[in-house]
Amino acid sequence: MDVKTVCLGMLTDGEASGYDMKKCFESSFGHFFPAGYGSIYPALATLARDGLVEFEQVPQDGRPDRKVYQITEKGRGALIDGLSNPNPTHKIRSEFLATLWFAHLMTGEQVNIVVKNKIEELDEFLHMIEEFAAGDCPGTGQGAQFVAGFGRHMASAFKQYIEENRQLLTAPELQDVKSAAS
Amino acid sequence: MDVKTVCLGMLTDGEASGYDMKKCFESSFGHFFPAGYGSIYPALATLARDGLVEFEQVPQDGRPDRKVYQITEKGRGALIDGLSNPNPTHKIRSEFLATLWFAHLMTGEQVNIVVKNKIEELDEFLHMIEEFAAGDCPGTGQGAQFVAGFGRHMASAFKQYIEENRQLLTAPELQDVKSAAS
DNA sequence: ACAATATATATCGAATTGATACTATGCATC
DNA sequence: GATGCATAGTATCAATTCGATATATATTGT
Repeated sequence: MDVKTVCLGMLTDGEASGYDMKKCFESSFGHFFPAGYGSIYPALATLARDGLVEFEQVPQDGRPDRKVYQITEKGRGALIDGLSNPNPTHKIRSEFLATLWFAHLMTGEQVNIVVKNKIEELDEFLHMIEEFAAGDCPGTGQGAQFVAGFGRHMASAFKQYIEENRQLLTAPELQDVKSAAS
Repeated sequence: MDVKTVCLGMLTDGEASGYDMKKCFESSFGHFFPAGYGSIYPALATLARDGLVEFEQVPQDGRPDRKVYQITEKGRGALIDGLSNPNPTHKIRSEFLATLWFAHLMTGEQVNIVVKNKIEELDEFLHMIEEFAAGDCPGTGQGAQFVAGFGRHMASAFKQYIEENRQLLTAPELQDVKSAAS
C-alpha cells in the first residue's frame, strides 16, 4: 500500500482536491501514514493517468484552479485490491530511539532535554486526540475510531515507559565517572 | 539524523563492514530504524568521501574483498553533532492502521485475518526480544537496554489494544446491512 | 546431486521527504 | 503603510530511502 491507495480511500468519502487531501493527512492520516505535497500530487497525477480517478478543473478568481478529484469504478477496484494484503506493515522510524541508543555519548543534560521534549510532545498529542473524538476528515467510521483509540493508547504507553525508565539513561556511569575529577 | 549518523554510531563500538552493519540493522536497529543495502552502501561511500570514516580493503579468497570501516576523529565530531538535536522524531508509517481505517470497505473475514496475523507477528517479536536480553550487535549499554525495553513495552500495548478493541472493526453495520437483502 | 543459506560487494527504478517556487488575498502587527 | 504571516492552490526538485536484483563462491542441509 502506498500514498495512491490512501488517496483513493479518502475519495470514497467524497470528492476532494490535492490541497484538501493534504489537510486531511495533517489532521488525521498523517499520524500513522504521513504524506506531503511531494507525494500527493505525483500520486494524483498517476491515478488520473491510469483512470482510477477523474478530475474537474474548477476556476477561481485570484487563486490557481482547483482540481477536484473523484474516484472511478476502476479506482474502487484498485482500492479493494490495495486493502487485500493480509500482512500490512507497521513500521517505526525513530530518531528518538536511535539517539537514546547512544545516550552514553551524550551529556546527561542533553538526554534530559530530549526526554523532556518528547514527553511534552506526547502530552500535546494526547490533548489533541482527546478533542478529535468526533472527527473532521473522512466520516468517523468504526475504523477511524479504532485508529484514534490506538493512537491514544500507544501515546500513553510511550509516555509511561519513558517516565518510568528514563533513569536508565542518566544512570551511574556518566555522572560518577565525570564527577570524580576532584 | 539519517542512516549515515547511525552507521557512525555503530562504528564507535568497533570496526565493521557494510555487511556487518546490515546484520546489525536486522538484529536490533532495524526494529526502530530500518535500513537496507541501498541505504547503507551509499551512506558509507559518502562518509568515506567526507573523511568521517576510513576503510581498509581486506582481501578474501572466493568472496569479494571486505571493506572494513572505522570512524575517524572528524567522524566522532559529526556523530556528536548528529546526536545533538533536542527534538528527534519518532515516526510511524502503518499500512496496518491505514488498512483498518477502511475496514468498512473490507469483508469481516479480511479484517479478522489482518488482525490475527498482526497478533502473531507481535507474539513472535515479543518472543524474540525476550531472548535478546543481553545482545549481539553493539555493546549492551544503558541505551540499548532502554530501547529494548521500549520495544517490549510498546509491542505489549499494541497487542493488548487490538485484542480488546477488534470488535469495533467487525461490529453491527457491515454484517447487518448486507444480510437484510432477503 | 541439488537447493538453500551465508558471505560480500554494489546498483537501479520507484517512492518518499522536506523544502521551495509561484500567485494572490486577507489579517494583524509595528 | 509596510512587513510579515496564514490561507488557498498548484507544482517541482535534490536528496534520501525502499525493495529488488546482479554477481560470485563456499558451506550446509536434504
